[in-house]
Amino acid sequence: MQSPEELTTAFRARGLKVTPQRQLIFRLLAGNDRHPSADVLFATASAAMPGISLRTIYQTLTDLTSMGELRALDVGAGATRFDPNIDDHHHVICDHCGDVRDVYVSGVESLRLLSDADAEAHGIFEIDRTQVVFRGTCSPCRSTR
Amino acid sequence: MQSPEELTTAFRARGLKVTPQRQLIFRLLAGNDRHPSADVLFATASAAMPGISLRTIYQTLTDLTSMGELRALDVGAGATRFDPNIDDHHHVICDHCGDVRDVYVSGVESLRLLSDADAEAHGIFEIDRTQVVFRGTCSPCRSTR
DNA sequence: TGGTTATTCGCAATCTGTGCAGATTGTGGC
DNA sequence: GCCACAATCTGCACAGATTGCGAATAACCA
Repeated sequence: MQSPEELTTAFRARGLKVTPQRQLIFRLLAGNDRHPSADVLFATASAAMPGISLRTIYQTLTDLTSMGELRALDVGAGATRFDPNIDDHHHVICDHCGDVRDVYVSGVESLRLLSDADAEAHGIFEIDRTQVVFRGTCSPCRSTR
Repeated sequence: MQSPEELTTAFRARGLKVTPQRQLIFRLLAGNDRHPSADVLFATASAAMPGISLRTIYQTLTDLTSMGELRALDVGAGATRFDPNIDDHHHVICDHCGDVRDVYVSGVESLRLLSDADAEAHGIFEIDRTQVVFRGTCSPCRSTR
């Protein structure tokens, strides 16, 4: 995701307005590697700006995502998580607490499809990107069991 | 997933009953590579057995999943998809229509984490499995645009 | 400064999935 | 084949996440 300042420019360039609510959300997301969900963001945003609406959070997250500034992440735990890191990276997810960490992985280009059916699928589909998800248990969750 | 006959035995062995509803769901899933969601399954099941409850579909899918006979798949499109293929395989997903295809991939063991932070994450997490998801657009969706 | 137009906000509605309870039905033993 | 008991089925209410809508508000450009 670009910096709050750059986003301000980018929004105006698209005819979108830069409101205090949006600026706050920009700031809360900048450099955030916690992969927050809409309601976590709502909670922290509410602390700084009481009265801000959850609807506005969703709206802005959707806008940022469709502008390619955010990546929506479905970790299979109810709420969608948002990732301001749009580098080519992957994720490690704790199946117990839902913690998500960014990881950079080598060897992704070397992945090969095996069967004929796979080759066919590869031909039928136009692949945009490859996501790798490592699932497991984080240390804190392991110790509390 | 095991065959409907094997599942019948497996259920009884666990003290679970084999009802007509369950048998129907076993049959609808056996060899099914469409990765159906609960409500798609409900629709097809209803055709064969009018009056069957969506609740029963969910119940049985949950049971099969916790028995390890099904894999729950979150493709980021609202509903959970269920995969009776429990081999070590991966998926190609069409971002437009949500179509999911199974693919067998080589090179997964060769994936390496790059940065220090990644190595740390690897150390902190106990990784159970690695999922690879290829996202893109299927041929039908490409032609209708 | 003023007008136009995007935003915000709150609420209702949708969608997916689960909890509950009463009626029903498999199953194993006789 | 029949019984008793526990597991199931079903319908409904409910919870959580997200979106649609419309009136009031506020940003932005001239």
